[in-house]
Amino acid sequence: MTVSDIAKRAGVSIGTVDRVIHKRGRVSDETREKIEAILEEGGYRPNPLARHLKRARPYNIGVLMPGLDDESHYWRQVHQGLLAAKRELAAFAFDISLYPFSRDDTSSLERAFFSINKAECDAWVVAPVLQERMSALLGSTKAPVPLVCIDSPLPGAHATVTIAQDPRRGGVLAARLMRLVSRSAGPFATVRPYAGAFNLDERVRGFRMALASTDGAIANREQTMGFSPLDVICPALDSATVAVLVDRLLDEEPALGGIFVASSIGHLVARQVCVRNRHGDIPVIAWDLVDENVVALDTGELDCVIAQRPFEQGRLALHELYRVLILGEDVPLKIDIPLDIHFKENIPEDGGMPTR
Amino acid sequence: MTVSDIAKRAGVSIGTVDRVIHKRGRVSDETREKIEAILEEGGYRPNPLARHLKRARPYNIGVLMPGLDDESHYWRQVHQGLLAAKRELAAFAFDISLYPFSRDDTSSLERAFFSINKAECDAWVVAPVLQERMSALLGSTKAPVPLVCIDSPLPGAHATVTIAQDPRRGGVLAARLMRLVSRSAGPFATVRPYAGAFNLDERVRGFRMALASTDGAIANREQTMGFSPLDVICPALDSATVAVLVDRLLDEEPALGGIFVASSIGHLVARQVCVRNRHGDIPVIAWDLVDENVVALDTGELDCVIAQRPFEQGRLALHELYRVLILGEDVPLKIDIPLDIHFKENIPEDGGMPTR
DNA sequence: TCTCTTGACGTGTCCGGGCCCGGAGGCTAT
DNA sequence: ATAGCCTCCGGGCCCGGACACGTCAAGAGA
Repeated sequence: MTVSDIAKRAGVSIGTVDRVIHKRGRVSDETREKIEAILEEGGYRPNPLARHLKRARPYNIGVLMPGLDDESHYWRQVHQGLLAAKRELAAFAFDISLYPFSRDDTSSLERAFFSINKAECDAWVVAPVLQERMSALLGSTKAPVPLVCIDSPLPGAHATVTIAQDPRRGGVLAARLMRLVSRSAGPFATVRPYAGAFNLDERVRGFRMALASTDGAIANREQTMGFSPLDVICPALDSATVAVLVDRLLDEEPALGGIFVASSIGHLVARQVCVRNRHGDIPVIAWDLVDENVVALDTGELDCVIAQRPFEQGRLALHELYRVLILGEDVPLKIDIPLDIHFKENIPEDGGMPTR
Repeated sequence: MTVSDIAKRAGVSIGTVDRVIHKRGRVSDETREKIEAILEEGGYRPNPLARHLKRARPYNIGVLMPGLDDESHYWRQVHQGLLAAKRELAAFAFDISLYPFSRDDTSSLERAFFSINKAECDAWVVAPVLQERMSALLGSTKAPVPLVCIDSPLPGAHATVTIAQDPRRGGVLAARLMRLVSRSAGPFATVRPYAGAFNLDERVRGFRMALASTDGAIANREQTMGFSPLDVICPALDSATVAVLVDRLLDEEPALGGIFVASSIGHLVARQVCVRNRHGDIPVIAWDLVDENVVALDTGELDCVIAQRPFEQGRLALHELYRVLILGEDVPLKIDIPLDIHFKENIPEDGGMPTR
């Protein structure tokens, strides 16, 4: 089914069909309706190759996410996935422009947002960390282009696609794993670098919920105290700060049965547990297969890591945009990323980033 | 860098450049060398869109693998991945033809091979189960087209790409998981439907090796006996046969600490363990997230499943062929599929098959 | 010297869609 | 009557590559 087929069947020229398809007007109602009927009936889909052949300008994809070197290069893995998809779709020209910001600096987000807004991209890929601020910015502007959320959802920003894990379920999984790797009945501590970050909060909540459902005593104690000394927020991400916090934790809770680190800084926590010679009885579970965690998993300092396929998230983000921008397809509203479990025995050879 | 650019720079017409590129001859050596130099220098890559635009015939991909309904629909998941890639690459026309055979019937493989051989496909995707027979067939013919091996390697068949897991490492991982989920120190049994199947053998071997390294006593006993009563080969895959075998196992080994089922029939084994009321002290670990195993995982009859992303394997197979056939790229010789671990808490919502 | 062959190359067409130009015909205003 | 619009539509070019065919020269054979 091509334009010329349609033109033939309608007894008009290609140009007329073209005007109807692109709603450029200047066609009589009668002719238009006739062509529209044929279009509908034949299920016309323009050939993406031919369409793109003429297009000189590449599609410009703006990516609003933390800097590539932030958080142990986690976002670099997302970027690698975007680049891999760009190579896979080399037939179509995609330009990927990064607008990095720092999680620790709200003003850097404002600046990045200002830049991406000015750049007139054909689509946006957004990692809504700093959710509140991000929500305010995106809600106010209402991106006029397709928007892909990766890593976590962004309520209110009617994203075209959201690619994310279920963090609550991840926390529940962490609890199950903790019960498996720990010989102790608890209590268990949680560590995270930020409070108020959606993914981290939800993971910790899921973890606590799952433990509470099998261990009422701890839940009660936490409720009585109104807060939990076992829920540690780390104000800075250097090893010295982490060491001090871990030391305090081990001293105040001698019976500690294990530590769940809801983010990529697990290796730092595991290191200090080893320094204190508690490696044997205090297992550490962390999140994200960043290089440092891979090393810690390999040496055995870390017992287990839950991961979220950042490479795949980046790859999928561009692929969905390809479907929207070039194929003009409807895409699913939400793509669920599985919760990957990694022990020393199944560290991926390529770190989950195929050498392509 | 287009043919016309090159033609301009070489001072010849587009047709001449075209003949040099396609080695159609009828060009003087002098002109040819000049054009080849420019081609080399400019790193010319033909535009896949324009190239494919003219090609009327779709690429026909022959798939030689077990039937879609075999082995609890495992191969259907591979097929779904192939179809997903076909949709992703809708801009290019791929036809996927199945040549199914049965693992239990070598002659069906012969017939399927005869058919695929006659079909003159543009590329083959092969799942080398029945490795020996397959090796003999493929070695004798030497497929003149690109060949992708999925599920396991095929020695001697110089495949273009091999997409597979490391099954030995998978067995080692199973041993680690068994030590985690079992409260007992052993002994542990292995169950598999076939002997002599590469993947299954290697998984069991890895499992045994890993256990032996921490448990010399069991290894010794097995060595003394010359065979292991704990290594069960299942002659038929119906629930009655499995039940009999599991019964015998439980009776002969009262202290059994767990069962590792190296294939997708884990749910049948787990069922019988439950029937015998030994669910609590004999955990079962299985392979592959087929529907029955998902259910068994969800009800808790199965403790853990290791999986190998069949959907992704199918998707990757076609994607690599796209790179070879259409982009003319060099592809990696081997793609390593990660060992996925699934507990009840992280069963994928979509069963690993995105609804696309 | 005149054909015929062959080598070496240019030309034209096609693929499917985007887009612009301009022509035909009808209508109004001067 | 004719100039000046407007509506509707056909026709053509472009993109980059594949390929069939045409052309033109040199050299060979009669």
